Amino acid sequence: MIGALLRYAWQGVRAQILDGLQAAGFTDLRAPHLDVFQHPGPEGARPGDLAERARTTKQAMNQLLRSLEELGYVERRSPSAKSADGRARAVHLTPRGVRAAAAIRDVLLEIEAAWAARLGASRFADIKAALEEMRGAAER
Amino acid sequence: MIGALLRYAWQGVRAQILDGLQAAGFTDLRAPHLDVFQHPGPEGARPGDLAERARTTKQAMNQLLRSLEELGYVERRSPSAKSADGRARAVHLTPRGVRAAAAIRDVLLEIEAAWAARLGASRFADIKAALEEMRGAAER
DNA sequence: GCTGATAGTAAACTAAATTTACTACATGTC
DNA sequence: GACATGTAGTAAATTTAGTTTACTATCAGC
Repeated sequence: MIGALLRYAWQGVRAQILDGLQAAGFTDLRAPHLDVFQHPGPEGARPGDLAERARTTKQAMNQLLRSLEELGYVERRSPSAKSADGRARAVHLTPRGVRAAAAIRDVLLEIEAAWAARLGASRFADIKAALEEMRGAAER
Repeated sequence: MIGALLRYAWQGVRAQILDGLQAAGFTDLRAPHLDVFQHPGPEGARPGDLAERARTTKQAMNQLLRSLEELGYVERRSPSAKSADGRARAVHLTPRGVRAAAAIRDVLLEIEAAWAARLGASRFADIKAALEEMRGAAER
């Protein structure tokens, strides 16, 4: 069943990311925080957009951002005077946040390498293309 | 990035399962409950094994089972006299639980059909084989 | 029949998501 | 330019979920 396979694969990836963060010293990050670091990361994005990206509510995202702000990973800046929308507060990564994002990227690159080594580059590329195609189809 | 693709795909599958359950009238089931119905389902299994399958703790699984028991989806039976282990209480689906499991299976079959239609049978089969291979590799 | 380990359970606590509700700003209408 | 309506962001209160801690019953080895 494709459901079980996708579940297993994703849970494995998530567990590896969390382990990698732990190993790199980011011991205060927990699973829900990963929603914020989701590609392409929160830098410059608005809370509402991050919420949509993570398929959660603005309120839940707001709590995550507050938590990450207290832990020193992100900050929310008031809209600049020349900004188009005076309501929009952009999220920015702190230096610590940038390092955490890099640690996540490192783990993902390792995982990609492991899959490519195991499946072969072309087969791996085909899987990614297929998943991408299904994502496109889902968004219609 | 394979991480983002797997996350997106799995979250989509999970959302479709929950929608399908809602539509079929199982409105009291929530996302965590799906861990229990995970392939091959809880019928006859022991709580500890279900916990391991869902990669969670025995305690968390116990709470899920209690919740599902209160909602009338499963029941936990005392070990029979002839059972090998007097500590082991097996989980069993009620008729309602069986119907819910069938509803989940229906959604999954629909999803499989949609993927196969979109990607072609052989390409879809190849993806499943690859994911299966990675699962095998992860369990070493 | 002790001893240490395992299966199951649950209360208490902590973490996370949802519901509800509010403020500030934006946009369109008259 | 005043007013109505909608949107972005925020947060308290509540509900839901998971972890920590701790207990009982059974088992397996000696």
